[in-house]
Amino acid sequence: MADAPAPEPQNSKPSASFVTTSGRVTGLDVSHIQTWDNNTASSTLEFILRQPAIPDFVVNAAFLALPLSYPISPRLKTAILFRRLASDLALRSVSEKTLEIFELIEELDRETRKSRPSQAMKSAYCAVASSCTAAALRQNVDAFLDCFHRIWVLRFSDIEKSPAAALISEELYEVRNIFWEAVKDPEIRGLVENMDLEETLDLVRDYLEQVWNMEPLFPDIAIDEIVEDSQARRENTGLSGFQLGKGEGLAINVEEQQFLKSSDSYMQRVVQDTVLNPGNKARELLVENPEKTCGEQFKGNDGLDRSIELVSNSEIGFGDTRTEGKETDCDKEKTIRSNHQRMMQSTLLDAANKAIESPAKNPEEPCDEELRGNDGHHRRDEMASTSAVGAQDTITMGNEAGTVLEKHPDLSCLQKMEEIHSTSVEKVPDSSHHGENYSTKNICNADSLPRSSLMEKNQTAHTFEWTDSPLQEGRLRLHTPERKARSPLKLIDDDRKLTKRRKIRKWTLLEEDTLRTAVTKYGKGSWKLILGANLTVFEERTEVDLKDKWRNMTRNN
DNA sequence: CTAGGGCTAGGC
DNA sequence: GCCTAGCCCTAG
Repeated sequence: MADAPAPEPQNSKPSASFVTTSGRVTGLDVSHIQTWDNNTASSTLEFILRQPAIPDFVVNAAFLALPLSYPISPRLKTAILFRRLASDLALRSVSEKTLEIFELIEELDRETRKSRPSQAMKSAYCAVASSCTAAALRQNVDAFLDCFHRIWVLRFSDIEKSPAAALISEELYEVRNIFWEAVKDPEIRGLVENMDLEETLDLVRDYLEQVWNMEPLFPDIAIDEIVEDSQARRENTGLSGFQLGKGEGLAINVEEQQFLKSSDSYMQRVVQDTVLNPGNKARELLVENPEKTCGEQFKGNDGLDRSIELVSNSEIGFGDTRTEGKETDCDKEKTIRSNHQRMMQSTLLDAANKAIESPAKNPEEPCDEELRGNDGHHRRDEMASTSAVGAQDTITMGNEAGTVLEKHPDLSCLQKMEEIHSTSVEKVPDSSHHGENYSTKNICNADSLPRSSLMEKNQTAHTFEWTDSPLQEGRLRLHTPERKARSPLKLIDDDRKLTKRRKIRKWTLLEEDTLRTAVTKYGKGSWKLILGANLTVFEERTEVDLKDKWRNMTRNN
């Protein structure tokens, strides 16, 4: 372990030094910093966010240093997304989520500009897609083919038919053709394997900076203003500390508690869940209300900070950290400041220590649990035994995919890709010529409906699924998906399970009587109406069941 | 959504 | 093996 050169934030303020292990950044040491002000924290955090290969927990630790009422600008939100994106690329952890994150950025961009994608954005998008594919190629041929199929065949055709079609540039077409050549010719793979990652990151940075017009990543707000803000909040809500029943100066205590309670579990909720987990209500708040500050977003109708609820609901208790409330406001402000500094230093250093204790788990290594099905059978065996069959429907499974490609030139996916390839490079292929979504029936003869949204999961696009990582004890982590092996045959099997025949259930006398009465009332053929009018009686019956039953009843008569 | 043919489990 | 009720599939 050795101290790396101190980072150089843009404003050149004193900051921290990285702790490195074997050339990799594993933590951040802030112990040598004598005084912390908000600008120091901001510049350090911005610097961290700009690093492509910083472990997630270091970023989390940096967030710990900020009071929860600290304003989060749209640019910061984008930077958080960008950091995750860059992390995926730099750590060569290509996933579906990587591009989904970029789409979140795209949404933020549209929200702001309400116009067509900028050239910078198109370039960045193309670069990200290219880097993802190149990263997969460096991994192995299977991953490359899988990645190519998902990004350049499925996603590409989806984008073409989506409102985001303007995102597709000539450059994107050209790059796709290059990768397609690499699919066909192993020799070309070497040429695209080592695409310049830094250039990609630069393009993404350029795009982000253009979008936000170099709006400061962090509003220049001093800690004094935050304290004043908390006092103003107390006055505005009309709730004095006494009225809250906790003694004078509670608002300050609450503010302090918020900060002091900023621990692993809490930050996982606020940062990880709110920003990075799609579908989370809090994340929606962040995306839908870009102008609101973090504090506002967690504030309930009663004016109280909702983050308190989150803290009180968290699994880890922090009651001992609360001060007794006998100090003056002035003392408390000092306490906050000192706690702020102490927390900043201890948490960041702690993160560094934890990094050394627990090296990052290889995200590409599927664990045995994940490979085991519910029936206890080892899915790895199943994959091996079904790989040959699976190769007919997907280019991702089987042994050496290149060999498979050469031996099975009639693979439907590749045939379709040839068709796509044969279309004009300049002209976006017209989806109406194909009648169906490329990504579904036309590509792989799979039965699934076209996706209405790019964010929606494509059922046919995966032979590996990404799941949330289990939280590791004593360690901060941002959302990092893990691979879960899925054999193509298993997917088919799942479909069969979904359509498994229902267990036969005899009709009761009540059901028969109700049906008779209903047919008299609504007429034969109004099965939907009859079912809707007697949902309690016909529980678990379908309109078809009613029709069939009536057929039987009348057949006997 | 409905109608009608086909399939299947279960009883005899 | 046959019959039937219940369930499934799919054309229109």
